[in-house]
Amino acid sequence: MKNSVNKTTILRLAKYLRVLKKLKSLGFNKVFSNNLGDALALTPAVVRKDFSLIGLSGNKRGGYDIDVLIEELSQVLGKDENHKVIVIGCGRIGNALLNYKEFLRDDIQIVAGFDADPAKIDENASIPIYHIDKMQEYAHENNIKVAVLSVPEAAATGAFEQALHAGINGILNFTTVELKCTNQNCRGGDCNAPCNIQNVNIGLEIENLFYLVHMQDHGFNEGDA
Amino acid sequence: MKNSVNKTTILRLAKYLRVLKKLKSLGFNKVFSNNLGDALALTPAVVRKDFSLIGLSGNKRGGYDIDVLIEELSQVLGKDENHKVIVIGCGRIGNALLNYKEFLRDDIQIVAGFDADPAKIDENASIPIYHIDKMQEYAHENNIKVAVLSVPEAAATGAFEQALHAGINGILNFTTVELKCTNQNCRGGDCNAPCNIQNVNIGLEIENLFYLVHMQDHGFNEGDA
DNA sequence: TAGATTGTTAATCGATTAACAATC
DNA sequence: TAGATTGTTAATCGATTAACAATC
Repeated sequence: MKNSVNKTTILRLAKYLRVLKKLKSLGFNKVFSNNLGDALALTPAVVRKDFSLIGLSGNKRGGYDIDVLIEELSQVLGKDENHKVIVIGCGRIGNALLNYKEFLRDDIQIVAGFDADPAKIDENASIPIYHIDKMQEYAHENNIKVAVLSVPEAAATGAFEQALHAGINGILNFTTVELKCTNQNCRGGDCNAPCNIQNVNIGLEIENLFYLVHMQDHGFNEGDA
Repeated sequence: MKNSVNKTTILRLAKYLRVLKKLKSLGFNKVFSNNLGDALALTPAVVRKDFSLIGLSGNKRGGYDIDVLIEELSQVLGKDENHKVIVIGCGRIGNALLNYKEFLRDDIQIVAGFDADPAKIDENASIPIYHIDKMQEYAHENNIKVAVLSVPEAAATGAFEQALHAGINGILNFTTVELKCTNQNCRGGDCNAPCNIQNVNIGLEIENLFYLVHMQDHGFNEGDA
């Protein structure tokens, strides 16, 4: 009775697409649900169910056509749309991301940085860095929907609100503040859709690693298949 | 019948500890399960169940004593142990992490970096950067258990294996390679415990944001409470 | 055809939530 | 005591897995 394409499924669809492109580049034409399952540590049934949810079908014996899958998944996921990203906060981490070369392969384009510090501003760089007050205008003009947030903790909520008012509805959050998109801050400005937030709290992640190691050493942990 | 302290629970325990410390610093002495639930978007029952799993008890009417909780949670989680981390791969991202100041608040100590590029090596810096061949010796001598992996994609699996042989059993993986700890690579060397891996695939995360935004715009997404 | 794989339904599993007796 | 909160058991929920008929 589960008929909804939920977040879990979408994230898996994205992974299928990655694997399929790799398979295609290796010269494959067809793929079976268990191939994809193996590649992503999923059962074949999950793969088939996901495909069936978005109306993708294969051949009862011949598996799935990779080209068709790639095309349909790309369309469902909006892969052909612009994938322009801005970086809010150009400190060490922000700068590393501005220059992160691996993005290119994924068709992700970092188009600009923003910072409150005048010393960081460089509007003529290959990836220009503007003052944060120009962000709203820039985002609207260039139809930017996704941003990386890498400002200091104290500036996090302020920059977050500014991003929402600039129409951003996807944020990769590297600050230590766990951001949540509430109706209050979201419906306030020009923003009329909830904002998807992915929190990457590096300190917390590392802390968790210590805890998991510790618990493992003391026999609490039952593995994390 | 669920009596196991599993990974999900451990990660929540870590969050309780963070909130409790904040509450303590604000002058509170006691806390109720619903307070912690509110702070972490959990139901009070989850909080009570988690505490009961690790043998923590409160007072039937007076809630939980914050000092006791902090002490017991710290002990269960091994908070008092050394939290020394090394950074493997000192490119832009590795360097940003070497200098990441927010770690200090969490008692996380970045003690050294490692790189294969002789130009990056600086053994006299305040946080020294050594050649990666010295990693195994360093990790053993200093009892290092956790590492950040921030090498280029091509070097990822090699560096991963080296880390395992150095006795690392917690890795925060910033490379684009999805690492898995299998028995083959794990039981091979000095490593006799499975390695906890937290993958942070920045490109994939951003891609996912675009997909979630897209699906939302097209009415697929049912929110992600 | 016989064998293999899809697509879907029913069973299982794990985790969350509701409910409530115990009790401070 | 009466009211409030814990600690735990049973019910619910959602997602995964198993199973299998359909069919290429």
